[in-house]
Amino acid sequence: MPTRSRARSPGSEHELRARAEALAGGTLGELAASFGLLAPPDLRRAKGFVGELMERALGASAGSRAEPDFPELGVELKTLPVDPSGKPQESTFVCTIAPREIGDVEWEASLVRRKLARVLWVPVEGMRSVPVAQRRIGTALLWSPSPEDEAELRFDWEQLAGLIGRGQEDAITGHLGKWLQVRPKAAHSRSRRRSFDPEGSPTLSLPRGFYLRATFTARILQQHFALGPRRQPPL
DNA sequence: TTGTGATCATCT
DNA sequence: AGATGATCACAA
Repeated sequence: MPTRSRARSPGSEHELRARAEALAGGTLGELAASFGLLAPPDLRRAKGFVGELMERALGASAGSRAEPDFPELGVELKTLPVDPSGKPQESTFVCTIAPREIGDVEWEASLVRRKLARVLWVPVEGMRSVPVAQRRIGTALLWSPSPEDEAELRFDWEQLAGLIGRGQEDAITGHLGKWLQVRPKAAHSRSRRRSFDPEGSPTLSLPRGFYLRATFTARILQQHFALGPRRQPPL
């Protein structure tokens, strides 16, 4: 089995959903083996393993393009590491920030809004105590933000994009934003990219990206999988 | 080098 | 414990 094999891209949301459903209940080890891959013992040196494996399995386009994972469908794929109760353990990266452009864009045209317009969330067991190969894949959810979700995300985005657009990026910390936050997104803390200072002069700053807080994705899963007072974990 | 996929590991 | 800031691997 060639290690570069990959599922063909799905022709419809229905097909994408069916494929995701077929993966639910299986383990990452089984899925990796079906592509001739070996799951790493842990993710310390393979942080993108789960996401990239899922891309192969569902037929997402490869590579690092600034497009949705399924361009024809306009769907973004996100794996979600969850604890035994089905709660996301990590924030979700949305997109990198172009400090010199963000001030010229309205929410409606923002990359954050476009990326989150349609998302296939795939919960996967994320406990470090479980070897990667034994972690189970959960029930996926094809999601779009509700009007309320979008209004809240827009509020956060406008505050953060406003600061960046006014050259105050370095005043931003991960504390800002109820659901959406800005955090470093770089190879290391010495990374720098072109930006503007508060006077509008060119300067260099740490590359940052937008992230969804785990509380936001937790709410999404809860809203869609909660059938009663006892939640049914999507695993 | 930048953007994709994210999780790690330290600090509060 | 939970979240923030830091970091890892790979492709183009």
